[in-house]
Amino acid sequence: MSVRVRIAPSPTGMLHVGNARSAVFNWLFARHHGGTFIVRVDDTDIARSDEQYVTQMMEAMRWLGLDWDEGVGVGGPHGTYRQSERFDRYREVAEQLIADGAAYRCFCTPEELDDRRQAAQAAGRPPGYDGACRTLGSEQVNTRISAGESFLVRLAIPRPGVTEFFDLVRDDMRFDHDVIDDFVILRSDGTPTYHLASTVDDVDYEITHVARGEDLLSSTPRHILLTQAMGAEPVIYAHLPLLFGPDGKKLSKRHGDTSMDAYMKAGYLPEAMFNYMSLLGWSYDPEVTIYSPEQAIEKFDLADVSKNPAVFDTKKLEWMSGEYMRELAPHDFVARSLPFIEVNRKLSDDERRRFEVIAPLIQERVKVLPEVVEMSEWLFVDDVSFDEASWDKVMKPEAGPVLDDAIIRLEGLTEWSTEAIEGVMRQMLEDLELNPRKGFQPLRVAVTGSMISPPLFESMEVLGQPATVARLRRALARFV
RNA sequence: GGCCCCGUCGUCCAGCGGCCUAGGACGCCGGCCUUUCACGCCGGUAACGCCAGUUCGAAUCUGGUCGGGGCUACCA
Repeated sequence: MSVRVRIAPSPTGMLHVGNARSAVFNWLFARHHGGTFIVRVDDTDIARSDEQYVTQMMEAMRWLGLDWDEGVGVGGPHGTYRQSERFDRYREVAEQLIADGAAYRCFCTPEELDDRRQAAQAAGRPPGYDGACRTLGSEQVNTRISAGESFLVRLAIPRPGVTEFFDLVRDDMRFDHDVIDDFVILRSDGTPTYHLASTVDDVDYEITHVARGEDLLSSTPRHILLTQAMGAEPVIYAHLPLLFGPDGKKLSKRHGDTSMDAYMKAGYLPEAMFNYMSLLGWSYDPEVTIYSPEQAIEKFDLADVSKNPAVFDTKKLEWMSGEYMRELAPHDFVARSLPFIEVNRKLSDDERRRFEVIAPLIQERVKVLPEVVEMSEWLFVDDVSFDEASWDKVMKPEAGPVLDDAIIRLEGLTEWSTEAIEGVMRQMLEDLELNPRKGFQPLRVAVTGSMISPPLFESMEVLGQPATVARLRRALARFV
């Protein structure tokens, strides 16, 4: 039997990092087994779902390097892969289950339910549905339907009973039916709940393995019972450890960015993001941290996934992004940087050429793409803006003569190359009896505006002689 | 409250009865390199939650305890 797995995000927001991690694991599992990876949209909640999120989620997954064989955006033998277009099918299943006696109509109103739930809790009994409508005879049911009473459909959990299953990451699981109430599968408005829609899809799409967050672990017996009621064979489950924030609580908005979108915009390299995420709950090799998707595919197994929750810590992601950054081919680095540099203004051909020259020196200094902008800004402006902290630190009294002297020497240079500039500047150091720090830092700030910049002489060369001298003059003028 | 899951350095992982005076990576600290910042290199810091039990021997098995988390909707 060929492996068929899916990721089923609900388009009520951007792709959450937790879902992205599930997607990575499912993808890895599918690719390892030469199986099929499916992307389905769980949009039963029509009110909160939005088409733009579907587009953004697909974008985020492609950005991560994931591709899928069936599903939204690519099609396949199972229709649109959107639950919103399968409501008839879910209703059909619900009706069949009623006919089979596996499910029943419930006429209890929300108010009644609420009252009884509170009463039960007050009395120390489980708050779940009490099964009041489970024993209704067919005549009663029919009369109430004809009377126009609204109803919903609940699954009749076999009682007494126990559901046992094997979880690929948690091993043997066992739930007594006492703790599972007759949950709703079809709402009074005829729409399916998550449990129904998701389970029916898994059955219809012939899913073989479901790897999802541990938050669904306690719902699993419901899904198994539903599957069995449909006369189908349950999938094999793997419940992945949850992702936490730095405070050890479930990852949520207040921990900062929880959507993939934010990390794309923050300029992390997708290769790093993929690599990092694959490390959350799994490891490629005790001694190896950086590896390619192909290598991961080769070794990945859901059975090796760790049971404990993982803290999503961007420190390591940042480091990793820097690692991948330095591995980029120079032209690739330029290509990836440009969108960030050109957000406000397109570069001229000349500016672009200069950027390409200095790019390799910037490449080895940044971890995320927006840093490229900071570090190259001085190249694209007429007048650099000075970073005040940098200015104050290096523009000490002895900086005046340095600027003054540098202007004269650089102006007199007939060959404008890094080597020539460095030669004449080092000579200046000797003549002025200054160390590099004292002698060069003022020049750096004068030329790039900041103490943090690419190497000085290369920067001067790319900038050109007139501009370099002009900047030194401007700094000197500001200095006095 | 009930049910369920989890518990190794600050963080992510390795460890599946002796190879562990617990290994790697990030972070952090110190040093080297150096025109800044990075990179790179060298060194260091730091953990088996606790208590019993099983065993010749436990981070590894069992029980308890404490701690953290999840679920408990006509939300997904």
